[in-house]
Amino acid sequence: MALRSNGAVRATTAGAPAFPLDTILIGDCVAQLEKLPAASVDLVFADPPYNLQLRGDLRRPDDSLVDAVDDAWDQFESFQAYDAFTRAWLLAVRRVLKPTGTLWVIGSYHNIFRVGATMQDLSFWILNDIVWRKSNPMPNFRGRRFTNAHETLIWASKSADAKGYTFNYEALKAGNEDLQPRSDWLIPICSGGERLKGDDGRKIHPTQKPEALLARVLLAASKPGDVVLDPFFGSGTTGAVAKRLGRHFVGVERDRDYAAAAQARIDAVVPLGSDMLSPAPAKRDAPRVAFATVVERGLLAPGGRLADARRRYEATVRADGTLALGTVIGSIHRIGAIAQGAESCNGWTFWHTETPVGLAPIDAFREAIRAEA
Amino acid sequence: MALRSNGAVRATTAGAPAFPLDTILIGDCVAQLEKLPAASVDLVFADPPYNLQLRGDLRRPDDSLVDAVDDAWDQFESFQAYDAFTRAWLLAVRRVLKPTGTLWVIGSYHNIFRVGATMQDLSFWILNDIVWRKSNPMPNFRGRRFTNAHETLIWASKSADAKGYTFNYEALKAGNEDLQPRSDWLIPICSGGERLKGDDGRKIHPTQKPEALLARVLLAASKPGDVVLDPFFGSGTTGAVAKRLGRHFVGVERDRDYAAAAQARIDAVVPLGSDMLSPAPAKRDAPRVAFATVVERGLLAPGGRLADARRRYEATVRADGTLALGTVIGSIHRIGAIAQGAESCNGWTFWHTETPVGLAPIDAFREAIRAEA
DNA sequence: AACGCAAGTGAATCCACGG
DNA sequence: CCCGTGGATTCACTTGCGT
Repeated sequence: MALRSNGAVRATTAGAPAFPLDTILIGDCVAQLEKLPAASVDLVFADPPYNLQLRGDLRRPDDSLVDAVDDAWDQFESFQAYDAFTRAWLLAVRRVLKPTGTLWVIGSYHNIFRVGATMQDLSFWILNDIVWRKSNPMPNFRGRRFTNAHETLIWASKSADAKGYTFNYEALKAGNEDLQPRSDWLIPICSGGERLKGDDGRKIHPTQKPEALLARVLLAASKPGDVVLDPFFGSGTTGAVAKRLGRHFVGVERDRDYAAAAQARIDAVVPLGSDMLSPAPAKRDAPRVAFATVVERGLLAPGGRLADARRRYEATVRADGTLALGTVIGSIHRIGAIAQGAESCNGWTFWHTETPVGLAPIDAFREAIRAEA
Repeated sequence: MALRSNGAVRATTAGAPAFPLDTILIGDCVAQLEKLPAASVDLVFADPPYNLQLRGDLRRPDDSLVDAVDDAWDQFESFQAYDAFTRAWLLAVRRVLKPTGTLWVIGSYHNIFRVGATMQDLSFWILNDIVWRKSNPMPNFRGRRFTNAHETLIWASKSADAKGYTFNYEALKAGNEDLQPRSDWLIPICSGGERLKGDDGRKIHPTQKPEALLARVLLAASKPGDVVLDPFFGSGTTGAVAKRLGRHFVGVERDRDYAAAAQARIDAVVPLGSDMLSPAPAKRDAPRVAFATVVERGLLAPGGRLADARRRYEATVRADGTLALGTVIGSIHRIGAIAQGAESCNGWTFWHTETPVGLAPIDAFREAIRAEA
């Protein structure tokens, strides 16, 4: 049943099933997990179907068609059907997880609330919810919602009493400029050379996760030599990262094409030396500050007047973070451009506010907000 | 039952309950909401009890006691009890919400998954989940988890088919460096002078939300004059921000002390002028102009030729305001789509007319007609 | 070679009004 | 209520081609 074994099979007590280390098991995850011994896995990373309920197609403003996730494996008849599916795989995971093991699940608002509630119902104990902030999400094309710029991970132990789970706090803190690791992570989506593509140049899997995300999960909550299980293996990101970081993996995948691509990918991975297995320092976020934030924080009051350095133009601050120049309303940049009759303008340096010592550029407020972030 | 009315009571048809505008209703939220007329509220902001399951006291490294949320109102016997509670208030909210209204709920990982799943069960339609990233969260003292640096908001309409909800996309974009607004918001927690404190200097409410958070919610999803309901009014942040931003509020609060503090707080709020609140103009709200009008006014003559910006296609203006592309006749949009082989097309920006200084989009004619109207 | 511009793309529950 | 249609709507990043 295993697609291929990298060799190692963990010795177990007589009669117990052998453990298929570093192997992709082909088939339904519940059925495959039943073949594994109980309490044998240190960490589970699960990326289940999201049950996206898309209606009709979506086009970009340039009329090109968005390649949606419309695969059969993501279709469920109802919430009830999805909940039953969720419950089944969570129970199977629960059995194979060690008492000290933890479970990670990733999802979006389409499914994560149902998954989280079911986890609680099955007495998993949530340790954190983690937000994966995407630095480069797909935009919202119709301007009718907020850009969906994040996904959610839930990190849980088997029960409220489960102690002794792995959390590499010191290493994470050292890798985060000596600041405590937070529940919000900024990581780009998987693209470029990391994205698996077929001979036709098309993506192999519609929802391949970035290796940086899995690396942070494994570095945070597992140790070298640990066994990491991924019941929805897909393109094998979990396996690739586990191998690179000196962890063992077991993957379960229903689709033979996905599994084959994952195996080839993992075969090409070169494990890091044990001396290298420390978390990489995170790139510090470049904070972009919105003018609306300046107003929100009360640094400038709605109704306040702004002027350019030579007091030739004046504009009024509005509650939503736009400016009004006469009857024209727009961003600080747009209004600055219109005032001067210019093509563009940097509103942060163009607009000034009155202070006891004369006009000061509003950029000072931006600096203040950046300093605290 | 109302603690105090600010005066306004909306006149309703005979027999229908009067609407208690800008008032705090004292009592259980389900019972109080039943007294409101159906479909009368534009936006609901709900900050329900989080059902925190704290086990024993939490102490800082210096052994000082963390003032945790352990109030009686936050204790539920079981998930089932919490779910029943959630279902009850969500149903009450559903009844008073207008078909075009939307619901916001805030929570943490302790309760948000249960609330979100129940919302879906009651056929609320999730529009976004929003992450409130705290710039200054309470640190994690034990170093056994990630610092809990965010809370989650769910934004939902009454049903999948509910259209016409308010989303002030253009204003949000203008206030955000001309970039579309994202699902992750960075806002500090409520502290300093904004935090309500009693005579003893202790905080009045354990989970007072920052006004900046409510401001962003109301500016995003409501209009001046809208009715905003908060069924768990607490310290009255929703009411204070609603009053400042020219929205009406209704609050329901069970605790008389909270309600009294909220009322005093709201009384001190000075509303902003309407010129700082008027909705930023959106293109989709601009009056429609028929292309036939352009021809009628003689801005373009029948028989005149139009071309796209790169002069790949050409069409002829007809007297009735249609275009002809060879033998095909249709609207400027339809013909533009056909010319390109596209699914759809905005003819106003696609088609151009010859001028002494080169091609100019026919949208200029539309703007001219709008300007004179 | 370096640079610039065009084209492509990503887990998406993505329109409103009038007849 | 369904259907037709006007017409509004995108950000960060990668790849590839042409200069």
